[in-house]
Amino acid sequence: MLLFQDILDLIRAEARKHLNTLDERDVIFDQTEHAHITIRMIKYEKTVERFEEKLKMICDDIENLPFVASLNYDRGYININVDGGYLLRAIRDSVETTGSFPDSFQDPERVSVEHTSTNPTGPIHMGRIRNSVIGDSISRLMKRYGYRVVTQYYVNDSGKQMVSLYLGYEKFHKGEKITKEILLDGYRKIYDYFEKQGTEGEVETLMERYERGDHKLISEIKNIAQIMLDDIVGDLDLLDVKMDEYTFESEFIVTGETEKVVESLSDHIQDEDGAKFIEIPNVRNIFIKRKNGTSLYLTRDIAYHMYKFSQYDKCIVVLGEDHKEHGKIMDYIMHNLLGYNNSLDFVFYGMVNLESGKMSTRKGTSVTVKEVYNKLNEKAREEVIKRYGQGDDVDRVSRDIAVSSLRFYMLKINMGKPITFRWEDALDFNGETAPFIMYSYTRAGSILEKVDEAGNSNEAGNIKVDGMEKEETSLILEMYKYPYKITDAVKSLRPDIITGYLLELSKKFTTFYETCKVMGEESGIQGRRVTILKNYMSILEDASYIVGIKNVKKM
RNA sequence: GGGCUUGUGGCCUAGUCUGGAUAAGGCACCGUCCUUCUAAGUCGGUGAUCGUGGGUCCGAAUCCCACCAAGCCCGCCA
Repeated sequence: MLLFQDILDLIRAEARKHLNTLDERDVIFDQTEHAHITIRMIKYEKTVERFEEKLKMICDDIENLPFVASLNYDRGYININVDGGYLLRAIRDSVETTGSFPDSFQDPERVSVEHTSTNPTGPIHMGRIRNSVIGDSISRLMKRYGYRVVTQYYVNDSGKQMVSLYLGYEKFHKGEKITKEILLDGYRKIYDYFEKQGTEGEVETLMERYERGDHKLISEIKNIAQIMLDDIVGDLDLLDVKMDEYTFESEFIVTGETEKVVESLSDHIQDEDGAKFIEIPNVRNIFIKRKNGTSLYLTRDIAYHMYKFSQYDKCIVVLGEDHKEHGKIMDYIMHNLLGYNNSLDFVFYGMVNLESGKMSTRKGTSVTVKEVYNKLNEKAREEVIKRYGQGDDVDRVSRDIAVSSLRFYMLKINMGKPITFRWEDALDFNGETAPFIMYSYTRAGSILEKVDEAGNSNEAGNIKVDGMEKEETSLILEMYKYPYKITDAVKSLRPDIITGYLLELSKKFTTFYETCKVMGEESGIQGRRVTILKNYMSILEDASYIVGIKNVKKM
């Protein structure tokens, strides 16, 4: 439920009074420079009877709407320009009375956002962090929309990879103090060892022990997973990614939930040499139990989803595109075989590759989050010092720039597309980057500070709406679009819509900044522009927070 | 081989779902603007047969078909 006045809808309503067949999609914010809002009439020109007559009535009615400044009809388009003063007041009133624009959307559904869930077999690298950034931004987006959101990390502490990690330690570092470096070394060695042996038999034996409920083994492996996880959580923390809940996969084995999955699916289960599988149409036979009785990743993940469905109305899972089929299978099992009707959405993202190929912890070809974060921090620090010298908040500001840049880099490209990680791009602070957005905020704040110093801060109440520059109106309209963008982003689970919006918004601001002076202008104009600045900052902060961009006073 | 996804100036991207007015930005390159609110900025310029070929339509980057190229998936791995 949107608590703001939807001007597109108001225009649609007027137009439909005379043309009830009008498609709502023909009333849009204009992408070209013809007008602010446009109604595409081309398709009705020839098909609608007495078109000219109706067109005139539509135009007359729309022109009378309070927020419409001017209107003309040109080659099949009704071009509408809005009254910036009217919209500015609407935005201001919302922000002043409720603190934000729009104040709230309010959807009481309980939502779970599962993301990251990376195997604790090494430090988090730039490929995996895309998952975290997307997931965290989606959770913030959903919260902003009014959902009750919980973020979840599903910790895989019981699969083959974890058992291998454990075995690597046992075989090559037994007795040594367990650190992530030691574990990582053992992990790499164990895979070489498997290759030489030509068998992973030792892992299989351990896994059987594990599934039979060998408590000592389970807790030792969980301990190892926890050590690796602590490191990952530390990196997530650097990027302001906070998880509400960690669920360990082993819990489902220990509590017998995994076994219950098999029971729940018993009507659909088929047997092959003692192994159990189910048929998924258009996919293939999917095994949920091995011949030796042990469970599979999917089995445990079903148990996890049954748990999530018992707690949440809506579950969102962020996964790499290589898991697309897994998502399809999970969806089919939960809804078609187990009969749940909770909503389940998978968000898939393209891989982050290096120019030289894939990132792999095991092969040592990954770029870790820490490396990138540290370099960004360092560069940001240089830039800040270059401008302001060594000050008290250099640390904080450089950190904010680093976090913002890294998160923005991960979100600026459409999530479905792969990213080729390049240092030069990641470390760029010019053009379409987080610093550009942040910079617009500091410039706005800087003007307000000057206004304050001059003792004119009360001017905001005094707004002269006549003679507004087109750059002002254009910025105000962009600000006004914020609720539409949030709604779009929520409906399509696309936080990148917000980063795109932030870029558009700050570009509009920059143009305004270059064209319209605030200091030294006559009272009514200064008041109007101060109002624009205040609300611009408010909306920019609001949207920035969703995607994890920080706003600073000086940079 | 089957399935899914992607292909837009030298490079990176937006737009594709829901077809419409001269395809929108950034990087790089060339040139411009700091005695006016932060030059991480501005303004101007060079540069695109929107992978190829058909089709539907008054109209296609967008929809349909075929082909080409790249990526991912097709385990009793996770």
